[in-house]
Amino acid sequence: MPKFSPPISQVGEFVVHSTDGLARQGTLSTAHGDIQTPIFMPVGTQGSVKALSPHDLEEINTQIILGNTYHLYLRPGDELIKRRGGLHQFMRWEKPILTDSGGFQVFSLKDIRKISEQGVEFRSYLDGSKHFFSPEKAVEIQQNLGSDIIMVLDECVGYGADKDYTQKSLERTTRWAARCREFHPKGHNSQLLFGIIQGGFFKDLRELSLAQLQEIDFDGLAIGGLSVGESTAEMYDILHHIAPLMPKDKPRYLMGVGTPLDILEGIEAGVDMFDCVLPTRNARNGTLFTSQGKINIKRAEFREDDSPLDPNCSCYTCRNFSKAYLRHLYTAGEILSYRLNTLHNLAFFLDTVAKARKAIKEQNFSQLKASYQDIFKARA
RNA sequence: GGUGGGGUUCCCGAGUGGCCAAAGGGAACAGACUGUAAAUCUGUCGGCGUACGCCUUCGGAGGUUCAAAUCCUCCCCCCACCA
Repeated sequence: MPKFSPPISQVGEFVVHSTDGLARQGTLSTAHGDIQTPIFMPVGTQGSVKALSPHDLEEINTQIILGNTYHLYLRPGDELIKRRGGLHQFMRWEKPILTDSGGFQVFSLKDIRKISEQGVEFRSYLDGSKHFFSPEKAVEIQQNLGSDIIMVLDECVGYGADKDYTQKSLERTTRWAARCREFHPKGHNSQLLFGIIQGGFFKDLRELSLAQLQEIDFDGLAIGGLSVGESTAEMYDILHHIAPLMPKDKPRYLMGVGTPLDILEGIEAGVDMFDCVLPTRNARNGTLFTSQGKINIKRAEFREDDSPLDPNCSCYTCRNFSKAYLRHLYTAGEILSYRLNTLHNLAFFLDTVAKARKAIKEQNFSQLKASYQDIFKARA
């Protein structure tokens, strides 16, 4: 008789281990390993989390990173990456990868794209050439990239869109989502497929979007179209309305959010996954997140400050370098500045969600959130 | 010693009678950044005043003019080439 071994979790399985209010702590299984949620996912648009190596990412306990369909398709090309053995092999990152579909580029590159029922036509910002993304094409690219989690092609609608347009857009996004699922059947290639809720800042439209997507069997659902220019209050309003209505037995992903406070707000509303360029971009621009609040490392006050960036952080940057040195590196434009700053900011974000997971297990999440509010609210 | 070219606001540098507190860049000082066209972008940057404005400033001193960073005289300093 073979020795008893615990059941191997199935790819796509999502198990909630504990809850604290609406907040959940769980595990999502993917082809490249399990993810402990709630989790923050560093953004590595072009097959690289800017300024960091996979080794750096491992060191700060990164569980999963993002890649971008649109950017990797344009350069170096998804077929080329497929021939190199897929994105994991190409960039030498062995843990899970989630790829965004290009839906965000529908928003961010709105001046050089055209939307139709069939899909989105983009003009390349690199050379002006035209490229058509159908929902199927967006998925096919992600299949070639070999990501663990594929996002459906959606239209991320900007802030200020009227209700009529928002509804038409959301319903088209739903039709695109159905086409994605059809093109990528459940379990195919061990790649999960997530749908994306749209509906702008209209609660009934958010509910409509959710209801339509629930007709389709996705492996997880995302909230898209937030933090596109609205106030924090408006964002939280939609977040708290829709997140609790989402299926409890599937991972919930809040796309593109956010600040440490936003993330905790999302966790409180029952969200499991987050991504944002904020920690990486701000690191490169000198804004660092610490247990003492936001610090602009280029400020003159740090010129001769020998203290560590964050005395409560155990990352490589904080273990070794003074604020005075980090300020010098930034001011001098040294490459190392980008790496040390990015390493720290991501460590801080990953530490935040690790604390959240612990707090949920220990039933004291609201205390954790309150402590972060004390740190970051005063400076806002 | 001769000839030519220069000295401009923290630095480089434009400006050759009024539209000049003086382009542009840098530095400095602040701010922004939320599914990355971002190692990017924005603001301030002689002093005082909320503002119309007033005061000080373009190597130094003096002069011409209603008006000078800009024209004239003398002086000081720098650079290039020739002796």
